[in-house]
Amino acid sequence: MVRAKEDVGRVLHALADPTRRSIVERLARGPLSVSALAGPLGVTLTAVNQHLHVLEKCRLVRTEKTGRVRSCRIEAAGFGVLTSWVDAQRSIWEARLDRLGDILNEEEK
Amino acid sequence: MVRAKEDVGRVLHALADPTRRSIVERLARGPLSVSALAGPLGVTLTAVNQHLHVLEKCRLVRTEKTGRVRSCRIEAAGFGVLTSWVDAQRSIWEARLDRLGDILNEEEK
DNA sequence: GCAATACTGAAGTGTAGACTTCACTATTTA
DNA sequence: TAAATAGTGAAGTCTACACTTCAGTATTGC
Repeated sequence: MVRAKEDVGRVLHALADPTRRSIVERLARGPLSVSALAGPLGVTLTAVNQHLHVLEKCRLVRTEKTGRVRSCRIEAAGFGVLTSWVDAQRSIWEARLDRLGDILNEEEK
Repeated sequence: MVRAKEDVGRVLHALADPTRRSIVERLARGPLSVSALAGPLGVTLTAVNQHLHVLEKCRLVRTEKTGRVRSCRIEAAGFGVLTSWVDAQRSIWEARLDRLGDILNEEEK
């Protein structure tokens, strides 16, 4: 995946906003329409729409319009980008700690 | 963990910034001083300091001052908060998909 | 001790982006 | 077909925050 670098940034930026995170958390429970999402959030439909655009762009959410209702559901791809990045960082620093351990063991001999 | 909710927000906000993400990525490779971090970033020492405060507060980075040098290293805790949240969301929506599968199987009978 | 180094803190600037209003289109229902 | 519903788009406001400058302090080396 060539775009990984920008993708992580997008996903993190998307999830950094509490309103968007709340949208994601509610969609994890099941699909919802735009108005259903807006209700408990205490923001306008327009605001929700803007958030949905952001969430769609980084593939945390997928939406589909049927008639006049847009149905929103969670998407796995965005989360995958995020966990890949975290795992990558972890393995880099764990590898380093391993090498450090090896060196210390060497010296014990 | 009582503070989990605010914690995730903090961690995501911290990592959403490209400069801070770059700091984290470099520290995964090994500990660095504040000036060593600042060099390649093309920002002032002050800016790096401010970023370090943010990263320390959400436990993505730990720092320790020895003499006049502050040494910065990565910390696991912040990442743990992040992956816990992601895993929680995933299990919520996967549980739902399972139930959905059950219902569909029921109907097939 | 004096200069250089390494960082720290306060205060100001500029911009991204979260939100609003308002005017609008498309679909459904009575 | 008229009214209600569901969402869309453009444009403006307001605030958070990433960054700067500048004026320090503490440590180290000569």
